[in-house]
Amino acid sequence: MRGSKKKGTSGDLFDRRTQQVLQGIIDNFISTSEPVGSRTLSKTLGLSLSPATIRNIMSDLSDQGYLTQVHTSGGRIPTDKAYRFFVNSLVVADKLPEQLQKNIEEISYQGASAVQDLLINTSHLLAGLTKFASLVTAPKTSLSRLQHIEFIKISGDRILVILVTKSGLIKNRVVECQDQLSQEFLNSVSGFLNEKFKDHSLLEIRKQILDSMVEDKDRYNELLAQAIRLGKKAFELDQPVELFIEGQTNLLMNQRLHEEESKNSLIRAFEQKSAIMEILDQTMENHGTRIFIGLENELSGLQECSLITACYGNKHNMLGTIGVIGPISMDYRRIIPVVDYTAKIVSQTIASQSYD
Amino acid sequence: MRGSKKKGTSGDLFDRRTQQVLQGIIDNFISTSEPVGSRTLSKTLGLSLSPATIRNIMSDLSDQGYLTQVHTSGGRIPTDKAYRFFVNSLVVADKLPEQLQKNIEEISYQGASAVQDLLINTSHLLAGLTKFASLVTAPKTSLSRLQHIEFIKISGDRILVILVTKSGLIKNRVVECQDQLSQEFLNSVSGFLNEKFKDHSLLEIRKQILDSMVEDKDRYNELLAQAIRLGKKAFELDQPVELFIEGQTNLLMNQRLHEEESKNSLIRAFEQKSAIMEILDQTMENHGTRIFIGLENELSGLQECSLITACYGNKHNMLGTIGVIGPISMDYRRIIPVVDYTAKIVSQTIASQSYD
DNA sequence: ATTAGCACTTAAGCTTGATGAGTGCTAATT
DNA sequence: AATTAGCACTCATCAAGCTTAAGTGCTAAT
Repeated sequence: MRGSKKKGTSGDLFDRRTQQVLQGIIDNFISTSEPVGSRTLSKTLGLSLSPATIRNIMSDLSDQGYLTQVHTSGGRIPTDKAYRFFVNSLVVADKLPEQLQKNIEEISYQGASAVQDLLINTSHLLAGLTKFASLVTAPKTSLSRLQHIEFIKISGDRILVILVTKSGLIKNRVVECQDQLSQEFLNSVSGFLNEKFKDHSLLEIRKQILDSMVEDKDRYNELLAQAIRLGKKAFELDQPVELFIEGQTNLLMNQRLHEEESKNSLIRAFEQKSAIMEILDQTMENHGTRIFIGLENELSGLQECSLITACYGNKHNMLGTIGVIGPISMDYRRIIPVVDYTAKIVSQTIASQSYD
Repeated sequence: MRGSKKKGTSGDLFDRRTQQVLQGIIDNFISTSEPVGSRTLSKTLGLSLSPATIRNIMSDLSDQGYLTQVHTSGGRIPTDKAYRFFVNSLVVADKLPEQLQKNIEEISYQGASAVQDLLINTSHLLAGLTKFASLVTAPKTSLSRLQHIEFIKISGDRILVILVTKSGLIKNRVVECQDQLSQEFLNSVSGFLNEKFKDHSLLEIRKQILDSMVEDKDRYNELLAQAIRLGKKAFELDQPVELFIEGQTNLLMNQRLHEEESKNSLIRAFEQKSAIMEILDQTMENHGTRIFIGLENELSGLQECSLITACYGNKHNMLGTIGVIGPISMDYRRIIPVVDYTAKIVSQTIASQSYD
């Protein structure tokens, strides 16, 4: 066991001691964000090894790409690869302190009558607890299923469309309409659409409506014709990217991000909301928490940061993603369970509010 | 005329030349944000005065509190008082370049079907054009008048309340309700409330409803009783502060704000949304553009900044405020007309969409 | 009233040298 | 064979001292 040391080849198996040293360096750097040297380590680490021995180990770790030196002397710092190893070895994340659990659970009470409010609360919470930037996506509208649609005439030619999805999203849109339609007629239309499409996904509904427009068998039925015309407008997918970002300033003010240039590219990254959405959408493929460290991030502005995400939803299908963006040298042991548990609470809250 | 110079006393009348020097210093500092000295000024200013003369003038200006020195040597910078003087003397703001006008006008087209969207567009626009932080308040709900109210039953005990105001605001809220009410009954209730309260201000409506609850003459009329019960929930004023802030990061990254401490207090200021709301509310008393320079700001975190605001609304009454927060040494001549014109376009757009 | 001249001030930039934390290597020790 | 002590070397950081450049205030000359 003790003799199973392996080095030289790029294999990732070190002996126990090497691992402890790496661990120590990471822990040290996470809490001080100063390069850590052999002397310090020999003291803080409980291993009673001399600095010289530790130096040898560190040298090996450097060769294998787990450590780098900022300058020739002056300690070493962990590379992305080291964090990745560290995170992978966190088989089970730390338990969340009770106080934190309570804080998180509060999001479901703060008068979050609609899902949107809940998500806004969530993004505030995450930013506040982590002191980093938080990301929260709204459930994908097009995949949600219809709970209710309603048309309200609010002036001669303007109709307010209200769309409620099973997942509890409420969407408003005002559409203009030349034909003078009475409220009674609108009621029939919404009655018809509710009847026909309840429980269908919005994407599906949209498709069916477009199909009906091509056929013309219905053209003599005025109700049907209007229903299709209004429905087309109502279900148009103009998805205004629903992504809540909070606490960007936290991140910018964070001590660990000091280079002006990386701050600027971070800001630029935040402006590309649709790119961020895309990344978050991808995380919905596998459930569970996902962690992107430094260069693992596709979006170049985030490569000086780490991204931790978790999905919310129910067993059947994931609805959206929440996440946190922080410095690479963040305290993963603390942050991961926060994101995790928050996603869990969001899921529960939505489940209790949705109409499935 | 030339002899009407006045100094020593705290009067704010300088001769023309003094004023030109002050102007020059401000212009210079706005564009370079470096302290400006007598030598530079004697060159850039078109007045063919020797540095020595200018020094004398500057000395006077310092005595009167328009200039300060960061350190004994090394040029002078304008004080808040100087900017105030400068801004006051801008009788007519610069004309806005056509391109900018066009940019601003676009906010009304970007699919802003509801007022909220328009306001979000506006805050993005202001932050983008100025590269500072923008503030936009939504029309005060309680003063808006009712255009339409509607109740939609979305599950056994949940009712979606939709409130449309004359100014075009659309509000959703989900309320819980023990009694099993049918959709038909809800329709009667909303019909009743629409009938009775259309065009009344929400504040007024709320008051009347509370009054009715005290009297009990209506207790035998079920429709009335439920209408009052539901109405109470619907018109409850839980005003979730509706303030859109955009571009905080612009401001934090701005070269002119470098002191870590002032950045932190700025962030703290942004977190006090209700305090900001209060300030913006006050600006609605007089119409027109208002400018708060440095220490003129009541909120301490903003005292290293200037705030420029303008109201939007119609002749009858102002609805809300838009504004920009930037460094004290911003280019007022450029920013003021932007804020001004944006407010005008917002007013127009709302007028064209509202139901008055 | 304006300007030139001069002594004085100070931030910023530069060099210098000392300090200390760290490294790699080799030889001694266990 | 693994560990450790010892040693020469590297380099960031800091303080001290020095120079420079831009600026000031004051006085005397224009």
